[in-house]
Amino acid sequence: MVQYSSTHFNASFAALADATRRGVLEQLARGDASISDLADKFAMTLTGMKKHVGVLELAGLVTTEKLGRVRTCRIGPCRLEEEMAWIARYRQVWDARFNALDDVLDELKRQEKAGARKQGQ
Amino acid sequence: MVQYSSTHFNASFAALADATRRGVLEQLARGDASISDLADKFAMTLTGMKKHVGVLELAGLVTTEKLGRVRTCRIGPCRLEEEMAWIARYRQVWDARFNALDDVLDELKRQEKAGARKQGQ
DNA sequence: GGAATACTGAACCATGTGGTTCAGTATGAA
DNA sequence: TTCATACTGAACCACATGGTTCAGTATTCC
Repeated sequence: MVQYSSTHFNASFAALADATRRGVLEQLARGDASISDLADKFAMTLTGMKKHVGVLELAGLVTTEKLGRVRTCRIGPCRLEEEMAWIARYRQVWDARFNALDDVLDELKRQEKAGARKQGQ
Repeated sequence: MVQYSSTHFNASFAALADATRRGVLEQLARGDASISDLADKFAMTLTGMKKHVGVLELAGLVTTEKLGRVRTCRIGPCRLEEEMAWIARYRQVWDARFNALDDVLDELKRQEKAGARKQGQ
């Protein structure tokens, strides 16, 4: 099994586990923005928004650059491919398990029917 | 834009943001297990594991059923399709934005080359 | 019935999170 | 030079999280 750095997963999933941060990502996907822009858009103090951006930056989902007084935020290098892959693999096993369960239930039903036939004779 | 229940996203991403819980999911995808089984496998107290299972259960990723003394955990109804969809959509916009950036850079390069030719004359 | 097993719940602890305020510093504009 | 803007950092707050221990309760086994 491929072993990803678990802390990387922790950071990116934790970053996504907050509605404000998902909103910031969606916003930045539409275009760069300063901390002030974002703080304004999400009705929050500058300091509060800076913390969110910090979390996103640590997760690699956002990069920032300061020019003059303003720090511009843009979407970062992390494209969540490993996270997608993890979920996809999980879903695959999920499906396999539930198809197997279906087979078991079908088999039970078949046996039940056979039993009923025998009983009816 | 489709509006998912934000709390649902919060719960499932937060559930995935912990290595132990991802491990439990992988374990349960391979087969049902009791709380004791899991606590043992992940070297943790029963109480600690019960809390993790509780988080996964709230997120819909696990269901449990108590028969006699033992509570059996199995993978639950949440297949993370909306989470996958969110990430997929984000990646799409990400790609679009970076392709656009590439175009801009290409255009700049072309202009630069043209400028150099002019300068060379 | 008595002992072992499997869980449950309350309480506690250290640390993290999501926010704030307040007091800076650095930069840009007039 | 002075003032407004944009950020930064420290300190604080309430609450959540990831774990523990300890004291139950309910079941199962002998």
